[in-house]
Amino acid sequence: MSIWRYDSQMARAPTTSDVFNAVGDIHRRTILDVLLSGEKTVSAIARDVSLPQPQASRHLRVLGEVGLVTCRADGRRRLYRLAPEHLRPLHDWVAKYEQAINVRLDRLEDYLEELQRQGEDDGS
Amino acid sequence: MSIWRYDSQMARAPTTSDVFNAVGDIHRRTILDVLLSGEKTVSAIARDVSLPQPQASRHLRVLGEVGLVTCRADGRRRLYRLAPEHLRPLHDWVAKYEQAINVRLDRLEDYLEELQRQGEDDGS
DNA sequence: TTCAAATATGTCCATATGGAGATACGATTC
DNA sequence: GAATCGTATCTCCATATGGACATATTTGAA
Repeated sequence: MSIWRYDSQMARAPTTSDVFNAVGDIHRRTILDVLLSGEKTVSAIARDVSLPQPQASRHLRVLGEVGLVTCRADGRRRLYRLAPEHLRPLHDWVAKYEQAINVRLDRLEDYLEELQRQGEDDGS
Repeated sequence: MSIWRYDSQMARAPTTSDVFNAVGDIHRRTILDVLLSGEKTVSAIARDVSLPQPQASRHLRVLGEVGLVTCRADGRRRLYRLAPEHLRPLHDWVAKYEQAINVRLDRLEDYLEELQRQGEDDGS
């Protein structure tokens, strides 16, 4: 599966192990959302997501470790940029359920149609 | 945002708070995958994902709390079924990045085309 | 009624987590 | 070189987590 050891006593997979864990945190998701509008400075990000700078940095590190952001140095600033391609595992996983969702919606439509038909048939 | 209290000392949002956290665990994802083929018994699920029954039950409870599965009693068995509609928040969130992904891919194509053109121009 | 099957729940434990805040570090400006 | 800005890192802490396993609970069967 991946590199890190899986001791049977390990409480859970480290956050940095995959994209799923990385986006499990609301703040990290918000950071990604903020980066949708383009490259941003750590302090800008911290401000935008209302987080103290050290925490923003830490979350950015986690995001970087799973490849969701890249970092570029500009003088003493670091510019972080979205790397959305790495959301693909998440995208692909969810995609498997698209059909299931649609089937379900189809069934709902069938059900509603049937209800309507019944209503027409016996006028109760 | 939601109901549960957010004490500043709270380590993180409870797993049961949203779908993102719920699917952060590999076993829960596997359980959902297994349920893609239809309604299943707890013991069947436990067997399919190679998990002791109590753990399977606990993960199923988490999945149930965020609405991703529903449960139906049949004698002493419980039949769990996928409720994929509740993946929608996840789906929608990822969808926001589709465009970003595509833009990025477009740029890559542009870049590759440009490389090719340059290669044709100066035959180095 | 007693037993067994299917499932849920509770406890214990090692560990990962995120928040807070102090501080180290590298680059810039004076 | 010294002060300063922008970031990263480190420590401390409360808490959530998942694994393991014992046990309670519910229900069907003998």
